[in-house]
Formats: sequence, structure tokens, C-alpha cells
Amino acid sequence: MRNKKNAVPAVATANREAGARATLGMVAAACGVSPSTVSRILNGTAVVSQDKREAVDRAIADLGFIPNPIARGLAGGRTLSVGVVTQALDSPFYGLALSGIEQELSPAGYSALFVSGNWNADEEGRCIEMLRSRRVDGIIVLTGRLSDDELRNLSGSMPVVVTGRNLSAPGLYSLDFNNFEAARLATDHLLTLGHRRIAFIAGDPIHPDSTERLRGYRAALKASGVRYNPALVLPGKYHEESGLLAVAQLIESREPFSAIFAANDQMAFGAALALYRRGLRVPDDISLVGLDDLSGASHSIPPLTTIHQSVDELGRIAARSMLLMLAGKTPDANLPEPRLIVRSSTRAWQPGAPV
Amino acid sequence: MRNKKNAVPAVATANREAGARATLGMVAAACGVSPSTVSRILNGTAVVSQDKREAVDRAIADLGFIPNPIARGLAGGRTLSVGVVTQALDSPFYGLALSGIEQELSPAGYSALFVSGNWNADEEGRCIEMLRSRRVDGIIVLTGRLSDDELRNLSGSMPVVVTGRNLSAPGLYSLDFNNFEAARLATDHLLTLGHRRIAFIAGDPIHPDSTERLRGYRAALKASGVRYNPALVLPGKYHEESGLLAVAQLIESREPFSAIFAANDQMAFGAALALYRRGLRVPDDISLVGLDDLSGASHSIPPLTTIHQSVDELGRIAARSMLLMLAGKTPDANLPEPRLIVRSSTRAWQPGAPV
DNA sequence: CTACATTTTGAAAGCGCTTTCATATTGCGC
DNA sequence: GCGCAATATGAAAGCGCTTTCAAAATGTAG
Repeated sequence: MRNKKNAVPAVATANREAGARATLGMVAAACGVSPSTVSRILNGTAVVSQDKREAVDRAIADLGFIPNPIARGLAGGRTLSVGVVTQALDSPFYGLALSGIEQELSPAGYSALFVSGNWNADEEGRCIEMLRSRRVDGIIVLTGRLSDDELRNLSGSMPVVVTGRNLSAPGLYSLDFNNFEAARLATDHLLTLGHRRIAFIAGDPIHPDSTERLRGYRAALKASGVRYNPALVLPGKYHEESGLLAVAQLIESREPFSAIFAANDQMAFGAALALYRRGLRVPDDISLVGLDDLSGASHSIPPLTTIHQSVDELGRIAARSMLLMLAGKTPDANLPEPRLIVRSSTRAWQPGAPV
Repeated sequence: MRNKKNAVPAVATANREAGARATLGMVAAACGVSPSTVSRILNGTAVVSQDKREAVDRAIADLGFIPNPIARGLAGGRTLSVGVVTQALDSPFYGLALSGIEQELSPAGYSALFVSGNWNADEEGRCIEMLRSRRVDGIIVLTGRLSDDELRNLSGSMPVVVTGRNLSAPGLYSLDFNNFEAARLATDHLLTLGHRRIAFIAGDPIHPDSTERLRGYRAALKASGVRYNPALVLPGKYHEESGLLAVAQLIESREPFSAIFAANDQMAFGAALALYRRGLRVPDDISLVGLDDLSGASHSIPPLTTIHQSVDELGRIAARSMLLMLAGKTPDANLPEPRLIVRSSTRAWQPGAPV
């Protein structure tokens, strides 16, 4: 198996047909230059005379040579791969981001290593260790529970792009949605429709997003001169079930309300179900707004009015920023602003609502 | 940067604190044995005396040594990574499978390389080439458009597990849901409830699943002595929009029906929306059954009666089978049988339905 | 045409590990 | 105690590539 590295061209061709992959050494042998020269051409590390370059290019094509990333990684320290730490592989939200990342990385010749931390700082830590041991060239962290310091620390050894935070350090680029504005928009939409008693299903306070969204909700109320009523703010955990629970709780509290703003779509879906079960119709009896614009939002019943966040764009931009850092440049991209998508879950406030 | 491989223990420790990773060579030096011995202990390749083994184990712990998978891959041909070709990273269906795969692979020390083919044979081909060049130890293909022959071919060079097909070859293991039974169950549920005019929204015929599901639908009808009516079978494409369209078409055709079975949940959601828009209520006017039991199904309005497929289990089993093949054994696992989940989108047929 | 500064190329070491192959140890029977 | 088989260990080559370093080729000025 070993020892066939210095094969002459003819053998090399035979090898190719036999399925054995061509190596850089074979290419070099095929056109009578040294491996170093081939490497230099491949990486553009130095100037090589025109004729050699052409000969090598031809040989590469002939042999169907594809550089072995493993060997490159070992020798040169670059693996042309970037690690992506997500929280869940099966999330309607993050899934889009992963997809965006892949779409951007692939054409650049990089491949992504996706690992999920499952919202657990320890697991995330292990993921990162694993990625480091695999010698990824950089790491993209989608939100996550790692402390800012750990991230800064990590960015000392390789470029890091992190979303859902706002911190900066050399070798670290962060990208965040404008959560405040998103929540403000959603609340304002309901206010504009005449609603005054607007319940808010908050997100898990462990997410930094959550407080921002609450702030946006309050800011919108304030701007419209509506008094903030803590009894209308329900705790949630960003998943359907918690939205359901929150609404159940709200109804039991007998606090009157004519609209609900859920801090994300998933909770809005849960809320809709809770209302449905109690015979309250959306939007006739209660208006409902979500946040995220998940792909399910447009086909829910009724189609959900929500705030669009371009999650795949988030992924794309994160990847592009990583690529820039990898190229030694400084990224300077920002996420698109959130925008309101009006569907059928909201309508103007009517006097005499049932709740 | 180079040349610090033969560092003495003290330096090694310092290195660790400085962030430099320990190498196998350092471990060997630290306890005065040869690299070969350390390697043997790591891989269990040969018997090593008790005392050396202990010394080495201690040194490994001390130095926090983690074998470098890149180097291992280059030297030994094993990279402890398996490639996973999925169709979309942001699919509510496949996402679960990816998650299951990761959960099974990680503890075994393997990591997964997810790439998506986007339902395109060419892209899939490129993905596989990429995975091969990264020297993955095996490949898991989730459905996909590759020809059976290509897959068989691939399995010549490394173990392959494929889902959604039924083919066999050495080094190839395939795993398939019982689509026929799933569809039969769904249809039978409606028949048992007294429905006779049951519409079927079929899946994209390019999927082999689709014909199986149609077959299940027909078999159930036949078993209950209900004549098969082609006018009640609508084409679909497995996404929400096509379910919506199918129902619109059905209603326009004025063919009476009291229930709908959609070949997957996503189309069922679309169907529900179409009915909602026309003022038809589920389940009061029309009963609706889906297939898949996506996570959204339990929080849709109304919660969807559907057939549960354990997609994460599919991922897990695929991964386990791969692990077995990698260990030189022959996998012998089967997917759990589909089961009916009755929620609130179906009810007994009432005389005088509106359609 | 010589002396020296430049540019192009090749030899060789090394990345961190695995795996022969050969040598040192050990065990055992007589 | 001696010779041989069996076992434990080490030396060294090699995986496919990058990257110094030095030598060869070229150019330029005097």
C-alpha cells in the first residue's frame, strides 16, 4: 500500500483509474519539478516561472489531483474548515442560520463543522475543545452560554465570530439583532391598531435578548402614553409550551387584555393554541404578534403577524465575516433591521372584547 | 514555534499553561517511553506492561494531552469522523435526524461532518467528493437523489449507511421507514371514524416514499371495501404551499369529501390553512391527518392527528449502524414501526357534511 | 568578463501520529 | 544454568503536505 509515491506518470494515471488518489508528490514527479514548487503554485506562496506553472497545472488536471486537507492541516496549520457551535441542530430558528453559513462557506472552499452545545456551557466548552483539536481555522458561535471572557480568550488563538452578543476584542467579531427595535415594532403595531391592554410573553431571562425585547415593549408603550402594567408580563422560555402556559396563566389572572405580543414565534404558536382551547379566536377576540418569522409563521392558523429576522442572513453574514477575518481583514457587516410582517393574527381593537 | 517536541516534563507543563497543546511525543518523553508505546496504549494495538501503562495514563492526564485527530487521520487513515449528507440543514424533519446522529456519534468519539445536497444529485456528488477528500471514515446519506449504483460504488471504498431506500451491498446498510404501513394506519383511522370520502394529498413522486404512501392509502380503502376514487388524490410536493394548493384544487373540483390525509405534516398544515380560509373547520367540518409528527404538529391549530415517525431515532439508528460497521460488525437494526397519534384534527363522520 | 544582488528552484526537515521491523526481555523446559 | 519461543519495547519510516534554508540560475553594473 505504501511506497508508491514516486510513481511515474503512466503509473499515476493507472492509479487514478484504480481509485487511488493522486498526491502532490505524484504531480511533481509527473512534470519533473519538486514538491515544493507544486505546493507554491497551489498556494501562491511564491513566484514560479510561467512554463513550470503551466506544466503543473496540466498535470494537476490530468491526474485529477485534489490536495489532501488533512495533510495540509497537519503541515500548514490551515484546515480550511471552520467550526460552528450552535445550540440545537433541529431548531427551526438556528437551522436557517446553519444553512446560511454553509451556503457562504462552501463556495469559498471552506467546510463547516457543526456541533451543538444544547444550551449548556459545559457542552459548549467541550465542543470548542473538540473543534480546536480538529484544528479548525476559526469558530462561529451562535449565541450560547459561554461567558464573554471565555470567548475573548478563545479569540486569542483563532478568529471568532459570535452572534447574539455585543462584545469586542481583537480577533473577535460580534453580530447582534436589534432586539429592542424588533420588540418596539411589534408592540407599536398593536398600539397603532388601538390596543391598550397588551400582554407580553417574555423570553427566558438567561438570554440577553430577552431583556432587550422587554425594553422594546416598554419603550413602545411609553411612547404611546400607555402605562406599563407588570401583571400583563408573563414569563416564558421561548418554546411553544411556555407560550401556552403563559396564556393559561394570564387568563386565570382575569387581567383584561386584547392583544398579546410573544417574544418569539414559538411562544406565539403556543399562545394561539391556548386561546383556541379556551374558545378565544385570533384575531377576532385577541390579536397576536410573534417575533422571528419562522417558516411556520406564514402557514399557521391564522398566519402570524410577526417581526422578520433574517436568520439565514445572520448565518451568511457571520460566515462572510469569518472569511474576512481569515483573510486578515476586519469585517464590518451589520444585520438587517427587523421589519414588521403583517399577516392575519392582528386586527384593530374593538370595544367590548371578551377578556 | 517548531522544535519543542522533545521538551522535558517541566517544560511540558509550562507549555500547557502557555496554551500549547501537548503532543504524543511530549507524553512519551515525560514518562521515558517511546512514542510507539504511547500510541499502542492509546489505541489498544498491543499489550503493554502494567507499570508503563499507568505511567503513561498519568502523564496523559497531567499534560491534558488530547490526541490530534488530524495527525491520526494522516498517519493511520482513520479520522474518527463520519460524513453526513443531508438535504437541508434547516428542515424540521431532517434536523431531528442530524441531532440524533450527533447524539450517538459524539459519545463514541466520532464527530460528524454535515453537508447538504439540497435535493440535487450533482451537489450531493460534490459533497461526497469533499467528504472523501477529508478522509471521513464512513458516510451516512439521508435519502437524497444519488442513484443506487453510485451509492453501491461508494460503499466499495468506505462504509455507507443510507436511509429512505432499500438496497443492499457489502459495506452498505440501508434503513427505511415503513411508509406503506404509516399511510395505511392514517387512512384506516379515518375509515374507522366512519369517513368514506377521504382525499389524499400525495407526495412528490420523485421520492420513493410517495408511491409507498399512496399504496398504503389504497390498501386501507380496499380493506374497508371503499372504492378508490382518483379524483380524491391530489398531487403535492411535501411542503406547506403544495398542501394549500391541493385543497384549493380539491374544493374547486366540487368532489365531495369529509376527510383529508396528507402524505406529510407540512402539507397537512397547508391543507388546514386552505380549509380555514374557506371557512371550513377542522375537525368539525373536515377531518385531517398528517404523517411524520413534526414537532409543530402538537401545537398547530388544532393539534394534528398524525403518524409518528421517530426521526431522531432514525438518526440514532443510522449512527449506531455506522459505528458497528466501522467496528467491523454487521448492523442489524430496524426502525420502529409507525404509530398513530390521535390529537384533535379528526372526529367521527357526521351525516350532512358541508362538502 | 567578473563580482555581486536577485530571483527561481530543490533538498530536507517537520507537522503529530501509526505501524512495520528489529531488538531487548522475559519465560520455560531440560 | 542454557537455548529457544514468546512477549514487550524502541527506532525509524512514512502519511501528504508546507516551509525554511541553501544552492542554482539569472540579471546587472562596473
